[in-house]
Amino acid sequence: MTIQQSIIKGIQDAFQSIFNTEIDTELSLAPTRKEFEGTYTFVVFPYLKLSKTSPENTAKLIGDFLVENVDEVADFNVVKGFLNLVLNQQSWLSIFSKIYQKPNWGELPSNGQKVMVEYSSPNTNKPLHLGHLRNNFLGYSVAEILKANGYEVIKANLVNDRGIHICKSMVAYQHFGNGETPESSGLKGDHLAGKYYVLFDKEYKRQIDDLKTSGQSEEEAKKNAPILLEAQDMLRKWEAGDPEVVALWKQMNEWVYEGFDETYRKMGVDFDKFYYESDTYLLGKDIVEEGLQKGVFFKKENGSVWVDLTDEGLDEKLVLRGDGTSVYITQDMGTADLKYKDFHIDKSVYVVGNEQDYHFDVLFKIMQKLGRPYGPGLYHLSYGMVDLPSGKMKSREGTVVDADDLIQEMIETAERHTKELGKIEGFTEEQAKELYGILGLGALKFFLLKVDPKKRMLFNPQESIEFQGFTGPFIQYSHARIASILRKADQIGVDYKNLDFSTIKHVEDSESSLIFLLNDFEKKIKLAGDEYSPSIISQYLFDLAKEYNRFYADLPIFSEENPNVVTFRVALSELTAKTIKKGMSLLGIQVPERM
RNA sequence: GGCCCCGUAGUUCAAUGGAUAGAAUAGAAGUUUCCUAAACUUUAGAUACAGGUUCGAUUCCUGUCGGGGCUACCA
Repeated sequence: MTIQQSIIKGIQDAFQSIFNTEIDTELSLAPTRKEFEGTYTFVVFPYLKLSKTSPENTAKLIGDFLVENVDEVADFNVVKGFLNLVLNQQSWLSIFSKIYQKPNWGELPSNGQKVMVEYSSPNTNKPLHLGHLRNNFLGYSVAEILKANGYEVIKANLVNDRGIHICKSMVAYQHFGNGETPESSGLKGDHLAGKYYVLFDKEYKRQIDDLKTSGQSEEEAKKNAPILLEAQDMLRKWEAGDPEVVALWKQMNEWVYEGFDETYRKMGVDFDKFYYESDTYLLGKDIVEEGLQKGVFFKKENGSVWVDLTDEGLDEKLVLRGDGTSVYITQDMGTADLKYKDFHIDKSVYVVGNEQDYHFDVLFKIMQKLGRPYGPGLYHLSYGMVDLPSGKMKSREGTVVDADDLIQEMIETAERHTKELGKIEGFTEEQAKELYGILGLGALKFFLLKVDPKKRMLFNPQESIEFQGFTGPFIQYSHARIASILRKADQIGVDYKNLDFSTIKHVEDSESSLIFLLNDFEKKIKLAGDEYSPSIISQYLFDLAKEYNRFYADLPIFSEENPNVVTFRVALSELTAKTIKKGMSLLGIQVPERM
């Protein structure tokens, strides 16, 4: 039984014995606010009807009972209706000994469930940008968090490798490419494809202007521009399997994949399973048939098939065109089934921007109506857009922040910063390089993961490269500090792994605060998993690092006279380092031993 | 027009319906004979507006104002 549980039981007993009533609702304890004495706070207001006395008196009676009957409670104070409970010294040590010796710290036991996390899902016509970074970091982190929560996780990437937008790059390449390759141009493959996507748009706009001067309306011009017609024609040829078009498509996609691989490697994300839309885009038609038979879908006069979701507060939604061709949601239905067929997953998480909220709402409701076993486990991890101080990012207007550029810039900033601080004494060239990578990427990832995923966020380039305050490097620094302590402890032979807790007689405030936080770690992992929110981990790690730095400034470690206290403080440091390292790994961030 | 999300210190972010709304940055003032000052300490500063529900509202409800998104037989 944890201390919280025994206190809660004590409160239930108190109501029983003092007020002669049962409490049937779930009791909960809040952490006591910093400015009051105590660790846990019980709010009595909701229970006044049971106690039939004033809030102060209720709290006092319960407090007296707890001090009397619950070993862990040493003292209490009452502020209005808030009962603040003070734990005794021994409790802190028993909490710490329990978590210090716990195997698999930060790993909850298996729950026997399988979950797929689909993320990244890029288009193969242009390189990755800042928005993709948020997606990739989120997806990777949520996958790691779910693993720590005891799920078996499959990371999936559904590559959008076909469609009119891909044909646009291809058409432009045919016109202007002159046989250029990544080798000949020195461009990364994805950047090469992106270059032609931009060229297409330029040419398209030029043609629209031409057509307008020759008398067409804007609308007509947009439809009739020859280069657009070419792209549409190319899509038809691709679908018909035209060898020349397919060869070009394969060639360009090959280049793009090489580019993406490099970027993924730099980002530190990976996948267990790739799906390609070129394989899945025809899926789902049989589900349309099934839906018609089950009466979930209905046919209109022109042959188009719809689902009526008005009873769910949504509209009627098209699932198959009149000419029998698919729409986006048709293949999404098919892909959902495919994922289940491949892995028999219990849950399926889609990491996709919030502009597709409506789409996924519809998709999930359809799969539920069709009675899919995995229906209730479908979840759209809908994240907000990343804004720049200059406003929204738009590829066509050149206001995107390129992922490769940004990563490079972060690493260079880390290098500059580290050198300025003169912190690379004793590092080899290679070690220094590794450190810059860890710091630069850590700063970037933490910046994008510290905010609640659901919320729109602002990316301020100035602030993202800050290494102070609520940042990745701050936490990394705290880890490096502890690592240094542990090196010294090993050197002088402090046997902290076999700490005898009975030798410790007193726990300082900054020690108990630290123990309190450490004890929260697995609860936070659980919460982050339930909420699909890495930001809960980020906030927690920041608090922990902050608390450790306070402890570090407050109390001496090695110059402490009592050797048992030295051992205790080193052990406390070790568990903090372990927690930071594990926690950061859930965010996909590495921590250095020295910095 | 309809539907969905969001409005918190100068700025970027927190706060299962709970106490005097927390941090970080930027501002002001300090801390290095001592384990890494990328640190620590002190200080000033905010819930868009108007109602309602509640012992208690940043949180729930209604309205107003402001920002964003979705609303294609596109993907």
